[in-house]
Amino acid sequence: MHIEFRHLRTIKAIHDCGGLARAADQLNITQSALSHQIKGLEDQAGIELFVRRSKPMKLSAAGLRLLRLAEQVLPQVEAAQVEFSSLRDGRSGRLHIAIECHACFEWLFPVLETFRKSWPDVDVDIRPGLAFDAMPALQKEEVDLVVSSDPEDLPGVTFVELFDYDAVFVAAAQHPLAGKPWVEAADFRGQTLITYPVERSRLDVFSQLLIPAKVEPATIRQVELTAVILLLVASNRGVAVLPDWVVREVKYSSDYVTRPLTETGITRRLYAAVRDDDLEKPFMKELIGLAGREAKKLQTQ
Amino acid sequence: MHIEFRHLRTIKAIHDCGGLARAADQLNITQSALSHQIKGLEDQAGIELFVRRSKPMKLSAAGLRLLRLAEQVLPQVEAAQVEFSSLRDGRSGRLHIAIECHACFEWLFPVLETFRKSWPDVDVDIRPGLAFDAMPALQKEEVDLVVSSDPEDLPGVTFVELFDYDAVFVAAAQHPLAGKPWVEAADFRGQTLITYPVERSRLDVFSQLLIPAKVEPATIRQVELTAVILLLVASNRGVAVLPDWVVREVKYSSDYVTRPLTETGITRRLYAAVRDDDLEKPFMKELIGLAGREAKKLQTQ
DNA sequence: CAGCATTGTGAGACAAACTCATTATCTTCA
DNA sequence: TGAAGATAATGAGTTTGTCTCACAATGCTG
Repeated sequence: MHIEFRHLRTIKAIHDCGGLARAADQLNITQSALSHQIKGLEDQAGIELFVRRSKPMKLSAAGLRLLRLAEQVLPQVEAAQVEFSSLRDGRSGRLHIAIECHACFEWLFPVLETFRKSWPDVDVDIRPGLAFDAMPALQKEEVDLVVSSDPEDLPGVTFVELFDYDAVFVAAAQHPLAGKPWVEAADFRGQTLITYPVERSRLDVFSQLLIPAKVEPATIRQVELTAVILLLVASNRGVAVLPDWVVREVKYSSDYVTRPLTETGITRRLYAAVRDDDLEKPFMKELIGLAGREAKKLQTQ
Repeated sequence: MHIEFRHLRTIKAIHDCGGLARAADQLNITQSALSHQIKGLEDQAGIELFVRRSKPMKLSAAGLRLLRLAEQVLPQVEAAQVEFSSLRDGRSGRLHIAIECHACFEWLFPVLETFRKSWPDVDVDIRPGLAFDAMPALQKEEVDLVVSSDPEDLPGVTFVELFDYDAVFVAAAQHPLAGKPWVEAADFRGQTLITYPVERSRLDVFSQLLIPAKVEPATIRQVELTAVILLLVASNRGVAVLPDWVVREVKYSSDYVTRPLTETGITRRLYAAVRDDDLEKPFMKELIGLAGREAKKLQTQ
């Protein structure tokens, strides 16, 4: 029995209109077509769908079952189609974000909280990009936005500037280096450095300072959570380098001090890497705008 | 956007099999056909359903929505088809019964109680045939079985014998006629006769006895419920004529007496009128069998 | 970079569904 | 009851769309 949507619409129309001719009219089709259609269905199903003993023909038991199916299924299809149109014109969509930078949670989370209120139909997710290579994933549409501070020249991908931040040295108030107005690469010699558990090339301290200066700290301790890093630093178990938006939040505490890295400070820029075809989507624009504003709010707090 | 079941099956197959070629295989269709099919759908929908940047192609957001639709709708369709096959081979069906004879409730109800246990998928209903003409309704498939004691020769309709019954005179024990061994038409003169509220031609007392004898009772009181008729008779507010299966149930009570009508008794035969094409359906045969047995049980109680 | 696996494309075959014209059947109302 | 009007069925012929076949293009893997 080969049911098609056409059949369901036909059954429903005939039932609603009470007759072939009117139903045909409603469906913009000839009465003949409907007659053929039903006959075909009845033939291959081996059941009568209608009772023809009376003239405006009436649904039989089987016909009623088919009508029930139609009234169940057709609305579901329409609902899906509505969602498709909202996908098409960008009221809904998918926004899976990969963050290479571990500390980005801190500003991204409040951003997404705001975002999801204005765009309830957008499917939002964050995938902490610890292990995998984010840019290929972006190109393969496994994720839709990558937060990165290393723009590359990739076909089909645009890097949109989000905001600048400073990489800041953090130490316990009683730490010897707390006495210096700024901290240099050489100061890390003999220190215990606390970092996120990612490869060195993706940590600002190493890529921007220690690797160029060829300095190796005494110990490196890898810690997953930002809050724990700060806790350890406060207990003077090591020093750390974190983005400014993270340490602003805790700078009221007297347990820490923050110092610039080098006399001039190390400033970096964060980008949102987005596929070109997503760039114009309204929710994408909105998110990128929100990100810039939210981060600046955190930094000037 | 013109979705067809074919598309839903395709999406599901591609997702399940992980690839066009394997899906094509499962659907007994060429890979090319699937490719065309999807392209066609994407073109007219204006959305990409798949991400082709990687090789075994992957569902996009829109594709996932379509998959959800497929997984929602396809099982519903299959369920309907299962029901169709059970309608086709007579495991389920509709059995709406019209009873012209008012007292038939008494034996029909227990019959249906038994019946619905063996045929849970048959849609059973009783329509007390007070007002409408049952035989045309049977022909128009508004009902499927008519219980009647007046067989006619109608095209497409067969009258199956159910059982015989006697029309029995009932009166209060202290009623004068209770003294007679049997009751004749003339005895009704001057009596209050209690009947169901239907036209005379459909009441055995009239059609079989009083009309031929041209006897008119003093009063006729019409009462809907069998139990009430018996109550009134017991209180000596009138006399009645009822089928034997009704009075058997109460004959233990000393408040009533029952007497045959005429010396030889008036015996009638009940039939089930059924459309010829329903006659062979298993549940119909079963019901007719049950009816005969149940009625005899009541009569010999 | 070669070879395999996977997907896309174009032309033509074929089947299915529609339209048009007409007939058959039922309903209704005078 | 019988004719007019409404409703459904049928048959032939056209159109539409989907499939297959053969091959091109592209991505993946070692």
